[in-house]
Amino acid sequence: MLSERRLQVLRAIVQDYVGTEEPVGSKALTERHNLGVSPATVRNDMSALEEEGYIAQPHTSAGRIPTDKGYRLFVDRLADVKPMTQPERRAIQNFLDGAVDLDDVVARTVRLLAQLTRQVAVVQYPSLTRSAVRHVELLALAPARVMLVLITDTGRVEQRLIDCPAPIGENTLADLRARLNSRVTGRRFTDVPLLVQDLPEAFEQEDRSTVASVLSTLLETLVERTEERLMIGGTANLTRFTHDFPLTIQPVLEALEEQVVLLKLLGEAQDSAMTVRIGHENEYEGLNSTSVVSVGYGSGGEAVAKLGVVGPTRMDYPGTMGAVRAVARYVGQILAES
Amino acid sequence: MLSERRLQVLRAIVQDYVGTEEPVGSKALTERHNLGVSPATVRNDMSALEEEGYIAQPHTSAGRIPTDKGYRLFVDRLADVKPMTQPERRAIQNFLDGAVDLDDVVARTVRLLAQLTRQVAVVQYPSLTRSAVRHVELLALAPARVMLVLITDTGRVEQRLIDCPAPIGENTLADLRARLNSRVTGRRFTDVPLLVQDLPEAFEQEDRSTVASVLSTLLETLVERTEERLMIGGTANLTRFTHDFPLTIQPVLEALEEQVVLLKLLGEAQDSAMTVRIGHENEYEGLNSTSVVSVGYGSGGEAVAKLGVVGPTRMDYPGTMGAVRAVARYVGQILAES
DNA sequence: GACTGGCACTCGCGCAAGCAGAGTGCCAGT
DNA sequence: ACTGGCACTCTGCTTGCGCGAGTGCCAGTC
Repeated sequence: MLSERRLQVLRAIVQDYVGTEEPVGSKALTERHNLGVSPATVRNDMSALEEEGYIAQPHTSAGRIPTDKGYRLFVDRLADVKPMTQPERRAIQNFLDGAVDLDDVVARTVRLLAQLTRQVAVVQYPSLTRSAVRHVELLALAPARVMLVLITDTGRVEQRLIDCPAPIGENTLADLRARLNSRVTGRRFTDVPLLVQDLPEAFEQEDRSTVASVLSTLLETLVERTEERLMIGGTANLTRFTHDFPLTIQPVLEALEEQVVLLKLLGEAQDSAMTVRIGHENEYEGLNSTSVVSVGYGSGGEAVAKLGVVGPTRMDYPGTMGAVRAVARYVGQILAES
Repeated sequence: MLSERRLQVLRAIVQDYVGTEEPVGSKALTERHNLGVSPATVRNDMSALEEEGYIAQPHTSAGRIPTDKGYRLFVDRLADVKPMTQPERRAIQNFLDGAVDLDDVVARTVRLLAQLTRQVAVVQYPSLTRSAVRHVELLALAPARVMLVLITDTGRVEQRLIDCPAPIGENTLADLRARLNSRVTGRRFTDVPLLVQDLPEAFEQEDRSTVASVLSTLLETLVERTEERLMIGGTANLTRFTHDFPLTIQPVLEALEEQVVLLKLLGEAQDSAMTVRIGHENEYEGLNSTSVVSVGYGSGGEAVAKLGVVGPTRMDYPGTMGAVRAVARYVGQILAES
């Protein structure tokens, strides 16, 4: 078990390293934080911390830098989430309030988050699976061609083209539209399959195959297309990694291009609580020298999607976590209003 | 006027420099291209080319590299667009054919373009102003709340919420929907304002203000929201700028984040022909050391939007132009089919 | 007049050596 | 348990030097 002072030393190392980006030595530590002990003592503590794997030295006789394990201990036990100041909160709210539709909300959120944290921001669109249906619309484009438009309670719109096996009459289509909406409007997506399964039976024999194909497209859209969308921003902030350059930045950019990787990243933490993944805790190895701070957001009590930031393991955790949490909260409010 | 051989020398310099990324000297040139003359002669030619501003040397006694002016001459007079090979064409078509909706088409196009050119790809969504209306849908969400859904002939969907000044009846709404569609379906967006301006007069006095507010939202969506959307990809390719790093890459990433900048960039060339902007020809100074190759694409003869790539001025122009042109052509086909 | 071969000159780059500074580990002393 | 002191290690920076690539010029040749 580490003594209280050693924890303080670790905290000081993390704080200094985050600030200066340079390995921190015993002398500098005692000067900048009044720990009440001499450098020599701190050296002993550092030696112990290194023994335990919380810090490391890049090369003999340079200062120490925190390891992933050190950062982990820091976020778990040594740091408090730094709340946003009053003006900051107001600015967030103002900025998000100007949004005109869902795309705009997401776009603004990304910008905001990137700006606040000065890191790469990732925002997932409200998930289909956790949303409810607001309306289903069917439009006849041609005799045997229908467009399905699905509107969610979070304002998201999905559309699909359907080629019907047989022409479908305008009346039949209106009937189907009405029945469909009366059954599914306001229901959660996950419940929809059960609610519509006996729908074809209400129609004439000749229309059943068409109805069935419309329904199957609907279900596909709900299930198969659960592939979530997301938006990223602030990639220019990656260049602040002035240090070890192409090495770090390239795999990160590649990871950011792979929506699958990002979605998995955000999806990993089951609940909507704030999650911090540090360095090698990320499965995808391109992100091994970055940390990911993510949290769920939603209009009600439950999360409909996640958002977060990706940055160097050497990041300002309290500040970042505070910003992420605050933004998530306000986005949730905005969604609830619209 | 430059002699024929000097033009050949310039062409050789561009080709070699693009290949090796290193200043090219007179000796190397004569070895790799059989110009039929000695290094000394080439030196004289180079001296003349430098005099004219087509090439420059980074420092005395290093080889020469092309200037922006040199590249300009190269693309204008010395290079032919390199057509895609048969297998490449087939691969492009196959890849794009798998798309399920407009978002997917755009996303796939971006990936494809980035992969083919190994550069940053930018694809603009089909423009609203140059599209036609496929359908307008009005949905009553609450007594005085209507959602407007606008579907374009290119498959793009825009939605807007409208808070009405007074509750609107289901019948009135249906009437409005029918009248609206009969007037605007199939018409170009630019014609819509004229077509609907006298529409409120067809309604009872009490509904007119509501109808007017719906119409004004529609017009807003068409005009004000002409702000185009676009998608970018392949940013990881920027790291191949191994040379002069943060200097170049940061402003480029910043430019890519600014949709406004990009849209202006694509929009500058009026017609849909292929455009190449080299280095300082780009107004935005963050892109002064990059070139932009763009071209319009569209379902018919006319372009509905642009796409292109952003890369270092030292890029393979013939290859890049070939890829951009081919992709634009196939995307156009795909859009025409859907 | 255009091209060529030869030659002296210039510079950037890579490498080794030397120096200063920061930081460590250890040890004896309080 | 903490401290002050000391020897040691290692990096980064600077200096100096030689190599090689490339140039410009000039006299000579077709």
